[in-house]
Formats: sequence, structure tokens, C-alpha cells
Amino acid sequence: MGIKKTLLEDIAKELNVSKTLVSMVINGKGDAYGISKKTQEKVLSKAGEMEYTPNVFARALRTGKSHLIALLVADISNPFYSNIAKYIEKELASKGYNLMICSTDENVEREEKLISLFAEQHMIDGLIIATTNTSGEYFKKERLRNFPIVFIDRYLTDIESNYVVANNYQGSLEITELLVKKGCKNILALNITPSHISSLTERVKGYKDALKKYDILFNDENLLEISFDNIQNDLREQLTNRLKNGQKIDAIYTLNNHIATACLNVFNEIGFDAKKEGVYFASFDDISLFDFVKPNIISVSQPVEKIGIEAANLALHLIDNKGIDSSTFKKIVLPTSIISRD
Amino acid sequence: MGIKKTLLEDIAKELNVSKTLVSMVINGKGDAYGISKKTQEKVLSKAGEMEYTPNVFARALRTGKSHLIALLVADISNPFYSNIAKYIEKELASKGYNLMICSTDENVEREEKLISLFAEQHMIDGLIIATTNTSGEYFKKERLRNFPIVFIDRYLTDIESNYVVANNYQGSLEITELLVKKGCKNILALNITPSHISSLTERVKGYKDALKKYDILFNDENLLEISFDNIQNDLREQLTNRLKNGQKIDAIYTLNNHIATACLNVFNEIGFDAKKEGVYFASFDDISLFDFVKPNIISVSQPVEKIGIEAANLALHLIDNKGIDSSTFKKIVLPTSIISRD
DNA sequence: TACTTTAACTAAATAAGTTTAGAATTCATT
DNA sequence: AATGAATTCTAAACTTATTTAGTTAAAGTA
Repeated sequence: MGIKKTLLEDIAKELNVSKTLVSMVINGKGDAYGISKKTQEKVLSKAGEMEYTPNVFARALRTGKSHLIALLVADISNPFYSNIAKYIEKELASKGYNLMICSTDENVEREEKLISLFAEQHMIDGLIIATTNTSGEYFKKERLRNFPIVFIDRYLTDIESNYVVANNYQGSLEITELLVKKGCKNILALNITPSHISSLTERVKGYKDALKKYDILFNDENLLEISFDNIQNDLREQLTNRLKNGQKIDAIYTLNNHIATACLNVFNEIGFDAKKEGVYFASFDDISLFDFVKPNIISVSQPVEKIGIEAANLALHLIDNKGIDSSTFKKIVLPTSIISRD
Repeated sequence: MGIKKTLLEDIAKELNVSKTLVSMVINGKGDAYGISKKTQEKVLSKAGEMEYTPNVFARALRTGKSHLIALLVADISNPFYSNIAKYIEKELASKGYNLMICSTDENVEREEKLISLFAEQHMIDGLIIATTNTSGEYFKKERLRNFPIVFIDRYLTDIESNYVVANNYQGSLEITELLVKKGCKNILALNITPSHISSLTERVKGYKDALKKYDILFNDENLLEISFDNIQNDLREQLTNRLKNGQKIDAIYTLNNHIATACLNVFNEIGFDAKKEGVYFASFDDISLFDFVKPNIISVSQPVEKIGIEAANLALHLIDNKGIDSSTFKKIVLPTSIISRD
């Protein structure tokens, strides 16, 4: 049946002291409560000897703190998110916090259910989220007021919030600019729909503004919206259609890594050789394997490590200053970098 | 300050019943305890109206069940693990369980600390782990006896355990065989060291047995052990050295995706063109992007979805049958498939 | 000596549920 | 009418910590 866990009371009995005292010492408050050095030592050594580990649930129940933070992302198998997750976890671990990672599958209902489960009932102390929600309505709930939430990757434009994001606008502007400088006049941008999320709208804006900057008229047929739910098929259809009709393309720019890989797949399927056709391939979001992929990929790389670390620390800051400070929102926008593979 | 949470007691007061009754109804035990249908309805509707959600800590404290399962892997940003994680999470969510994912960084101490934190103090109900440990000694601890643990990807040979793994031996044998059939006689295998983990030793065995099967003498200089901590540099050094000296190579076979990507990087660095040199490139572990990578990669693909689902269900099974059944261990070995890109 | 202060410690309340043992009411039976 | 059984519900104990309010004993002071 396994061995019985050591409780505070067991240590207390062994030493003929109260469990109050043991609790105080274990939590490092011995000095603050005036427990003698000798007693503190006795308690600590006995606790070690008996392999005491506190019951996290009893502690969380009493204190209201679980030392647990949740990370909600669309899909943990997306390397962008799994990399961020790695750094968040590392940063939190160093501060004594643990991370729960959950995928929402870009499903608003599931996202809200998870938030309700975790945050509203205070199972977690804080939440880091790449929201898939269209609006901030849900986050205005009374129950979520004052709950430490850090948005990453995407933020909601209709509510004030704490967030850590890459400079999507700037990155997109720069990569488009680079393509233009390489002589491109007809850059086909491939976006995901529904594309209400801030990161995508800003990338679109960056793309358009770069064109404007160089007096290139934005052409409606050069921005395709690919359905997220049926990405492969929809992309194949729209792309082949676009390649046949309309003005000749000199670059394809995918607005995230998800479309980028789908696009590579479609290239294979329809036998499109970007190099042969003289078409540049560019993508927002870099994946390390892009270094070895057949059509050279020019990409915007996001500072995933920085995003992770900043998000973790912002969450911890909000937890520590709950209530206080709640009127000022931290908005952290980090620079991206262009990786031009020639 | 946020709004006060609804408690069982609040519902009880509103309806003039005991919180015992409310608890029973909420937990679906109304019929079992003979609570009248009418009362049950009243309770449920009031609970909905007041947006009641149980306090997970109070519940976990009393019942000893947290409905939390932890997944420990070396590195959540490794696509192999993040994919498995995704399917485990999905499967668990459908059964009312939540997942905590943690990276151990292939660090035994960190792994043991996490197990101690989570499992020994029963923060979690079960553990799914791709262990980085050399031996099963730690898992023999009295405290872990009878704790539901499912090993994935790797298992320990010196203890009996429940595990879900791919058939590493068979997969490695098959891919080596394929290379031999393509005419390769000098296949350079690249392994990670320390390589005590079962998956790697079995892949090595599969590699050697395939050679034996075709009467090819295994050559010691054709199995390089690359240091995990310094993978890029060590690989560069050993590979360039091996390419210069010794018998000419006709294939390179990396024993996991980590070495595979490192190897691709080194190819770039040292300007090695596998295709030009007439060297096949093969790898255990498939990554979807391999489809577009420059030297064609022949790979062994593991059934990640299946591994995730089986592991999740095995963990749940162990949790449900704790104590019972503990003498028989489930060992699930799943078939791999070869992806030969020609 | 009597009173205050300080040091060192403890009993009991508390967090929010679940479970056990039993009570109150109704109904049926002799 | 009394007894037994079934139905429906509840008080109190319990889970394991933390925290509050307070006690005891020793030391210091007037």
C-alpha cells in the first residue's frame, strides 16, 4: 500500500512540540516568530530525517496559493509555442512555481472552459495565454477581475491587458520590404482565417504598409485567406487558382509557420518549384529546420526565449502585486529579426 | 477584489438544506444516497445559477485525488515529445483529467526532484514519464510503490514497469535493412552519449542485427557516440574526422531527431553535400518538415498519436485499479513505419 | 514584592470540501 | 397502536496544513 506520508503532526509528536511551531519553522518563519535556534534545528533535521514534504492541497486550501501557473496555447505541438513553453517553465521553476500547459485547439469554448476551471476557481495563481478569443468580453467577468493574466503572442484590442508579444507589425513590414528590395512587385500573402487575432492583423498591416512605402498598389487578389479548419485543401485550391489566374507572382509570403508548412506540402502536391519559377518564399515565424528546406525560406524570427522569460516574470510580478498596481498594464513588445537565407 | 466564490454552504443556505446533501447531488451521488429527484433538481439549478465550481484543493485534500497527471519529458520543445504531449492531453481531457507537462532537460536530479514534488506527495494522481534515469533504483522507493507510473519512449531494464514504447529494435532493423538493400555496406551510425536509455540501445541493436543478417561485418568506427551536452561541436569534430579517415561511407544513420538536426547543421557548416557524395541520410524519428529538407531523409516514424493515447489510458487504468492488479505490468510495444523519401 | 516585558511556544479556528454515522419522517404491517 | 422498514436528510468528523489569539515561564524593572 505504499508507506504513510509524514505529516506536520508526526514531526511535532516526535519532538514534543506543537505542529504550529513545526509549520512555522518549515516555512522559514522561525526567526520571525521567535522560535529558538536550537528548536529550529531540531525541527529541520527531524523533518529531513522523516522525509517530510508538505501536502500541497492543504497548503493551497489554507493559503489560497497553489504555486501553479497555467499556459494556454492553441497547440502545444506547434514549435513556436512549445519553445516558449520551455522557457516559461524554466523561468518559473527557478522561482518555485510549476507550469500546467494546455492546448485549446483554437477553440474558444475549450479555452473558456479551461480558464473557468483553472482561474475562476483559483486552481492556479496566474495564467499565461495565447488567446484564441475574438473579443475581451469573457475576460471582463467579475471573477477574472484582478486575476493575474498575461497575454502572449496575441492580445485583445477591446480590453486593457498585460501582454508580451513580438513586434508583428515591424517584422512583417521589414520582411516585405526585403522582398520588395529584391525586386518583388507581386507578393502573394497567405493568411489564416478567422484572422481576428492581433498578431495576424498586424502582420497584414505591416505587409500593406511596406507596399505603400514603395508605392506598390496593394492588390486584393494578393491576400488569400486560408481556412484554418481545412488548411491543406483550401490552400491547394486557392493557391492553384491564384497561380493560374491574375498577375504573375514573384514571392509568396506566409503569415505564420502553420501556413508555411501547409504551403510546402501543397508545393509538393501540385509540383510547384518555387526556385524554378523564380518565386521567393518568405514566412513569418522561423523554424530551425527551415535552414535545410528546399526552397530557401526568408523568415521573421520571433524572440521565443525572451517572450517566455518576460511572460513568466510578468506573471510572477502580477501575482506578487495582486490588487496593488492593478490599474497600470504592462505591455511588452519585443523586436523580431529577419533571417534571409541566400 | 474580484467577487466571492460560491461555496457549497452558500447553496445549502439558499435552499435550506445541508451542505452534505448539496455535495452529494453535485457529485452525482444523489440517487445513491436517496435524495429525491425534486431536491436534486433544485440543487443543480441553484448551483448553475450561482455559478458554483468546487474548490479543487478542498476536494483533493479530502479525497486524495487531484485529477491531475504529470508528464515528464526531457524537452517539451522536441517535436516528438510535444506531439505525444498533445495527444495525451487530449485523451486525458476527455476523461476529466488535466495534464502538467515538465521538462527535465535530461537531468536526472531535476527528474527526481520533480517526481518527489509531484508523485511522492500525491500532488498528482499519476505520472507519465520519458525517464532520463540510468537505473530503476529511484523508482523502487517505498513511497513510489504502487504509485501509477507509465513509462513512455524509454523504459528501465532493471525494474518491472508499465510502459508504452515504439518498437525501436524493429524500426532500426528495418531502416538499416532498407539501406543495405539500396547497396550500402558502410553505414555510419550516429548515437547520443550517455546512451543508456533503452530506446537508443535497442536502435543500436537493431542496426547491428540488420548488418549481421546480411553478413556485413560491423565496424567499430561506424558507430560514433556524440556527447549530448556539446552535440554540435562534438559531432562536427567526430564527423569530419571520420569522413577523412577510415573506410568510405555510403550512408549516415542518426539514431534520433536531435542528432539528425545537429547533423544537418554540421553538413552546412563543413559544406558536406550528402547527395553529391552519394551518401544516403537516414534518421530514427520523423519530423514533418523532413519532407522538404535538402538531403532526402529516410526515416523511422513513431506512432506518436497512438503512444499518447495508449499512455494516457494506461495511466488512467492504473489509477482506477490502484492496489489491485499491481503485480501485472502492461508493456505496450507499438510498430513503427519507414518513410523512404525517394 | 509586584508589575511589565520579552521570549518561546500552543490551542483552536480556519480553508472548503467529502464521508460516516445516525436522525427524522413517512409508510407498511401485524 | 406499536413495531419495523424504507425514505430522505443532517450533524459532526475528517482531510492537512496555516494563522490568530493567547498562554506560560523567565527576565527585567520600579
